[in-house]
Amino acid sequence: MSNPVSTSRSRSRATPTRAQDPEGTRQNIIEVAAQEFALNGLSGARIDEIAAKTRSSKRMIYYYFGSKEGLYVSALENAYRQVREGEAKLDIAGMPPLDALKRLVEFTFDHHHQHEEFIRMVMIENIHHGEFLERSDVIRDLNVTAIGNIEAIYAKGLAAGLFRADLDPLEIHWQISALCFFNVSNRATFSKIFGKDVGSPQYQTSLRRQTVDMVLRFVVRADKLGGV
Amino acid sequence: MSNPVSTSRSRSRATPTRAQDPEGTRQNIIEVAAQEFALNGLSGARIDEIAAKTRSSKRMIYYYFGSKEGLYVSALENAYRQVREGEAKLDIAGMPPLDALKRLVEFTFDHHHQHEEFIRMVMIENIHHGEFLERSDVIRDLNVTAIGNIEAIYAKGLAAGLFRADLDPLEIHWQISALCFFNVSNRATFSKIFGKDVGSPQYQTSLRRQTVDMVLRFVVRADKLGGV
DNA sequence: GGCAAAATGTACGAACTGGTTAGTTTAGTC
DNA sequence: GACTAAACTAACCAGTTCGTACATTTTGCC
Repeated sequence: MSNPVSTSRSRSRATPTRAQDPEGTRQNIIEVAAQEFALNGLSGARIDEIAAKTRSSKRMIYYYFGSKEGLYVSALENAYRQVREGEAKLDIAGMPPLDALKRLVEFTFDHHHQHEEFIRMVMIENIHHGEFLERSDVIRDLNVTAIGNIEAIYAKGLAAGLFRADLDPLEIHWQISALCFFNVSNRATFSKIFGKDVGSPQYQTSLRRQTVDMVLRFVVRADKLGGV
Repeated sequence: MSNPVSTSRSRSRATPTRAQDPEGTRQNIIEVAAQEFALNGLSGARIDEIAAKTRSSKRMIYYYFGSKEGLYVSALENAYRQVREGEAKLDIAGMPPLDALKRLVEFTFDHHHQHEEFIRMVMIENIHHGEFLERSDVIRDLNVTAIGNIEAIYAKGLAAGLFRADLDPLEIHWQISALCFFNVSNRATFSKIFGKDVGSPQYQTSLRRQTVDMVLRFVVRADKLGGV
C-alpha cells in the first residue's frame, strides 16, 4: 500500500500524527469490521476484505483481536456502546409523563432509523441466538440501564393517574422496541412484497406518527385519551 | 425446472414405491436446506452439510437446484408457501369486525410463534436486502393477498362505525406484523439483555394479550373502546 | 429385450479463507 | 546512540467449500 515512511519521518511534535497509532488502528479496524459484519453477517464477512478496507492489515486484526469471532464481538460491543451513548442524550427528566412518553417513542423511532448498521448487527446476533452477546459482559452492563427511562416515565404517569396500572415497564419497552426495530429490520422484504417503498420520507412520517399514537393509546387510560 | 411431461404421463401404478423418487428427493432436500439456511444463514450454511443430512447427495442438489443460491431461493419460496397456506386456514369471514380483528392478531401472534424457522428465513432475507425474494415472482404472488384479511376487516369495522377512519390497512398490517415478528426474531438478544426468558409460556401469554390489546386500542374508535 | 432419458453415486479439483510464521520498523528510554 | 518492546508488513499454509466430470443405475416406452 502507501509508504508509511514518507508520511512522518522527522518527529518533534507531541501532536499525535504518529505513524504508529495503536488506538487509531484499533478503532479503524473496528469501524470497518462493523460495516462488513453488518452487511454480510458473521460468516459472510471476509477477514481479507475487512483488512483491505482498513488502513491497516490482516496481521493487525489478529494482533489486536485474536480471531474473527473476537473481532465480531468487539464490533458488536462498539455498536451497542455507540447507540447507548446516543440514547443517553435524550433528556426527559423534567417533562410531564405524556410528553415524555411521546418524546421517548419519537426518539426511539428516529434513533433506530438512523442506526441501520446497529439494527443489522442485532439482527445478525439474533440469528446466532445471541451467543456472542452472552459472552460480553460489557454489553449486558450497557443495556440494563436502557429501561430506566421508561420506568421513570411510567411511574410518573401512574402517579398522575394518567396511565393504566396493569402494565409492566419492560413490556412497554418491548412494544416500543418491536415497532421501531421492525421498521428498519424488515423494510426490505416488506417493501418488495407490497411494491411500496416503506422507507420513503412520506411513509416514514406516517409510520412515525402511527407508532407514537399506538403506544400512547396503549399506555394511557382510555378515559384520559382526549388530548392524544 | 422439472419436466412437466413426466407428471402427466400415464402411470401404471398410482402408488409408486419407486426407488427413484424425484419429487420426494427434491422435497427432502428443500426441507433440510431450509433448516440449515434458517440456522446458519446463506453463507453460513454448508452444501456438504445439507447434503449429508439429506436422504440424497450433493450431486442431487446441483442436479435439481443448480447452485447454492438456487437452493436458497427454493427453500425461501417453500417457506413462504407453507406459511401462507397455514394462514389461509384462518376463517373470519362471518365474524363481526372486532372479534375478527382480535382473532387475526391472535392468529398472527401464534402463527409466527410456531414458525420460527420461517421468521429466521425472513430475517436472513432482510440481511440480504431482500434480493432473492425480489428474484422470485412466486413469492410476490403469494404475498400480495396477505393483506386481504385486514382489508376486509377494516372495511367492515368502518361500515359499523367502530373503527377510526384515518388508517391504512397496509399500515395496520405493518403494526401487527411488527409486534408478532419481533416477538420471535429478537427473543434471543432481548432475553439475554434483560436476563428474563421472554419465550417462556407465562411471558408469552402476557405479551399475546398485550399485543391484541394494543392493536385493538389503536384501530377502534376511542369512544367505542368500552368492550375492549 | 432394447433404448433413450431421467436420476443418482463417486471422486476430485480449483479457489477461497481463516489463521500463522518469520521478519522489519518505529517509539520511547537510559 | 544503543536497546527493547510495541506496532507493523509480507508471504505463506492447511483445511474448507462450492462446484463438476465421469460413470452408472433406474424408469418409462416401444
